[in-house]
Amino acid sequence: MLVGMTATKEDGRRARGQRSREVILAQAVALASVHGLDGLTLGRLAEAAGVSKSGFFAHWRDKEELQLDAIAWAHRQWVDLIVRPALLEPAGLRRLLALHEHRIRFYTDGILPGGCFFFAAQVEYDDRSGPVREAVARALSDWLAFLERLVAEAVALGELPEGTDTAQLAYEIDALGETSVTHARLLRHGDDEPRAYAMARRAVLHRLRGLATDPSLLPEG
Amino acid sequence: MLVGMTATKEDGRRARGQRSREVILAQAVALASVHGLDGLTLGRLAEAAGVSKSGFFAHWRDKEELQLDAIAWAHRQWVDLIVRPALLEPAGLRRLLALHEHRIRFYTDGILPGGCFFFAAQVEYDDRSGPVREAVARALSDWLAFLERLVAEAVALGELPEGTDTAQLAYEIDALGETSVTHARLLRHGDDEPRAYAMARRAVLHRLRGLATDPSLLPEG
DNA sequence: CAACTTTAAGAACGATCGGTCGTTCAGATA
DNA sequence: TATCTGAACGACCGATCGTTCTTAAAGTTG
Repeated sequence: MLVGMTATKEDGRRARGQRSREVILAQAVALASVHGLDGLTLGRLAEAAGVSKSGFFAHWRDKEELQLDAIAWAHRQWVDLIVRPALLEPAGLRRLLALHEHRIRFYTDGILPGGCFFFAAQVEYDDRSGPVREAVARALSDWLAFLERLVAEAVALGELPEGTDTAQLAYEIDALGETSVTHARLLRHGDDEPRAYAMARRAVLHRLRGLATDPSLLPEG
Repeated sequence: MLVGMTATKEDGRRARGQRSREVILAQAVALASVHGLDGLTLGRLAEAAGVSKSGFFAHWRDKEELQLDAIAWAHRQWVDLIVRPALLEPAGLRRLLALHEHRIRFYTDGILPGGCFFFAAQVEYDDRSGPVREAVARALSDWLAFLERLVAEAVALGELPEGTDTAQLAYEIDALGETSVTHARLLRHGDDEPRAYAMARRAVLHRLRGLATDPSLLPEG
């Protein structure tokens, strides 16, 4: 066999395995966004993914390994649909606002049936211990650090005043976005778009306009 | 027997029942703040409360009835430790800030081992249906309505400008307080008081000072 | 082709889930 | 005193939990 040529030779077995692995993970993240990472059940997952409960163990040693992989999968989804699109905007306030908007969009579009995977996981694991908790904590920590970096960039560009407390502003933006999921879902009135999402959008927009050295960079509220 | 006199005649049986009912409910709320209302298990609850699993059914028909009672119990606790103390402050901005401060205090004091019962319940039940979900939704709705009323009072007193969006401000205050629990618990550094609580406090204080017609009503940040 | 590995299913495991059963015992009532 | 009631228990139920074992087919490799 010629080594080094067409390294991507088809492997029917492995390809099939990879495909069902992907299906299971996507379903796991969707189910976990509803029932939580712990409330996620292998029986339900197997049924939703169309595989047997035992066939699952061909891919993961145990439930915990699946949970860790689900976190990684959800993280990639978050980066793809929220972080990366925001990076298309010019650095500074506009990018910061775009990040927040893409996040809210992620919720209103109903990408995940439970709203937000990470939010559910954070609340579920904030008072436990073990590898899953550490992974969830790292995801939150990374997200906040990223938010803070965007804030710092806006300061460096002169769009926010020198001396702005970057961690504080990052916390506020995250808090105002995070809470909207639960409020929107618990307080629906009829079929109209829940008010919580609009309030989350306005809160951050007004906050940034209030701080901006040049508010005209941002749309009017 | 003299009818109408000392109607509260002691019944040792019922008194005993009432006492263990109280013990079980307190434990249920504590456990649910950690594991969630659904993750709450009758076995764990029985062990924590020092009763048998079956003896539990002398007081509640099923788990759902207990969950509903636990919500009512947690609501009373919330009113006692957060709402009522805040009402001791003069109406307006100071009362509004006091409410927020008492809430954060509730968290930092570690009243519940899981931080916040309602927060956990909201995230857990925002995408389900049934009586428990409705009770959780009503609790959130009442809380937001109360916050909004305090804001409206501040407006009526002239401490906030006419035309203030009361629902919007109520949402922001709640969001900034709510998120602190999870962040604090997931991002602890060593033994020092988590920074999330301080940020939640400062966020609301600065927000209110920024809006106030007379900022000197509030402490400096 | 033979030998081996990977994917997947079926059956079954012990543990635990929420819940029922019959019973016991203390205390109230007649 | 005799009877009744509410609290609490231990034993046990079917269902489901996460997990293991065995088996079989499909695909890869020597």
